[in-house]
Amino acid sequence: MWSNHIKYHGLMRTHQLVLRWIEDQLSGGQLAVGGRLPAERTLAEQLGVSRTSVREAIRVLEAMGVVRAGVGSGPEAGTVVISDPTAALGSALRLHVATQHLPVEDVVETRVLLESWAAARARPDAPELDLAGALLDDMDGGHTVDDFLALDVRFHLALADAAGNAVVSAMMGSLREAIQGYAGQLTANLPDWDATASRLRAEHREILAAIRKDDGGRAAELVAAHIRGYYKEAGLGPKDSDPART
Amino acid sequence: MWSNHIKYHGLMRTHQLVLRWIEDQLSGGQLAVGGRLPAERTLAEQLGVSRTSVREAIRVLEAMGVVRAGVGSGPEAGTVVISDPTAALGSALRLHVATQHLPVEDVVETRVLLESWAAARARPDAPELDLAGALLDDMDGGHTVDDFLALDVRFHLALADAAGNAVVSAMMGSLREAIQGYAGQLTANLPDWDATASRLRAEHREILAAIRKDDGGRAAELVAAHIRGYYKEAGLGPKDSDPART
DNA sequence: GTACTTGATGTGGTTGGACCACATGCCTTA
DNA sequence: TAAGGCATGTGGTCCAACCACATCAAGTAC
Repeated sequence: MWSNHIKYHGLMRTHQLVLRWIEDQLSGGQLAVGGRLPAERTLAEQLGVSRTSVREAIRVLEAMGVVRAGVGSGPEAGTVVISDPTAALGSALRLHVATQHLPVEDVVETRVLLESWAAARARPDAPELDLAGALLDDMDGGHTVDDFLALDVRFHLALADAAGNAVVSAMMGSLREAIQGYAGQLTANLPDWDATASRLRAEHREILAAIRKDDGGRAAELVAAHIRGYYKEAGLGPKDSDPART
Repeated sequence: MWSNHIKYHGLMRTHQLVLRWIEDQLSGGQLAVGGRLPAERTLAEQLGVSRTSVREAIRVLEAMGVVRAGVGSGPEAGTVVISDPTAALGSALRLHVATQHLPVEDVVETRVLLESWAAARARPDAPELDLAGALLDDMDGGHTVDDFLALDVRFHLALADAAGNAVVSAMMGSLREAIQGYAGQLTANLPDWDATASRLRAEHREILAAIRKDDGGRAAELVAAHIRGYYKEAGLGPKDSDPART
């Protein structure tokens, strides 16, 4: 039996060594979603590193949405492998938006791109559309602004999921998450929230109807107008508008 | 003067408190790209937490491409704010591909979507196209497979940058990074690398020429065919092909 | 005066050990 | 049999020390 102890890792920082070990376990299939990592102390001893380094690696994986750490005992405890790419991408985008190196306009425009594609590609019989329809019905009821926006997020995510591309879905969700704080502030700029909400509901139904009729081209156009219209009404201007090119 | 010490953060883990503090500094403008964080020991004392927690927060930010930690003394040392969203998105995507929760096919298809859009939107006089052209000339010389692929990556990134959307550029780069190990293996499947490389070069020149002639529609088509063709030749099949819908 | 050596200083990198809060499950006890 | 409490194992946090590294300033040799 060979030892897991690895010394002489000159170029790599210790926590990166742990990171690589875990990633290899994932790629090799020894570790899969739902599985549990060895306890921090155990893993530290196995790899011949300190628990601190193991913890730093786990922190990174947690931020990446790859594991979830839970204290205590039992099935809910320990560090278990999950898969939440949206969380990772969302946090990263939000931070870089904070540093002002990712313009909010570009985030919105990318969202238009991805959602338009998803709407065009979604199949009329996709089961996710049933969820979208149910969410739409729910949005008719009297809701607070926050509740309405929460349902709105879920509706758009359901549409994205209907396209059947996990990467696009994840990116969509992360874009939405990255600017959700920003979007929340925008609602304060709206002159008449009730009127806006009513319009949004109508547009939602149009979009869903277009997809159901397998008119992907129209659905894509409606989605693009829907998203751009909202941010424009709330006061977000494109940075170097060139509508003819979009 | 109020104290930075924050006790009683019951619901939040300590490193998340540090994370929030730094993110607030970024959003508020007290910290910007190029700026340096306080030393770990200093920051720990200021926030009233242990150095361990500060380090865990910095690890996360490092993984997110927001800071770079350097030992020693002088301008290169310390923890300095950078902005490399591509690194963060790339690592996250790679890990989730490793867990098999993001199909490689979806990554490729998303790449087609983003690059087609970028090619269609790029302006004929964008300065990034000059770089792309220079890279193309360089690719004519005799290169090893790895060198050729490295230049290929830079060419595609230059095209993406020409569209002027930082989010799309970052996502593009991250998608490429997430599957670059995979793509490297694919080259081994190619029957005749020299022939393939020659074809790729010709396609590159066609794409660039289309953009230069402001024929965005044709550029987008060429890019899509270029990417799909490469992966198809290397043996990657679409998971549920429905070409009429793409 | 110039060039080299050497030490002080400050940075992140790593370690071991200690203690806490928490959740579970077994085991004792009434 | 049912209720309580302790043993166990998990991650969460902190501390004190040491190392490797890079710079800069003081001192020294020429």
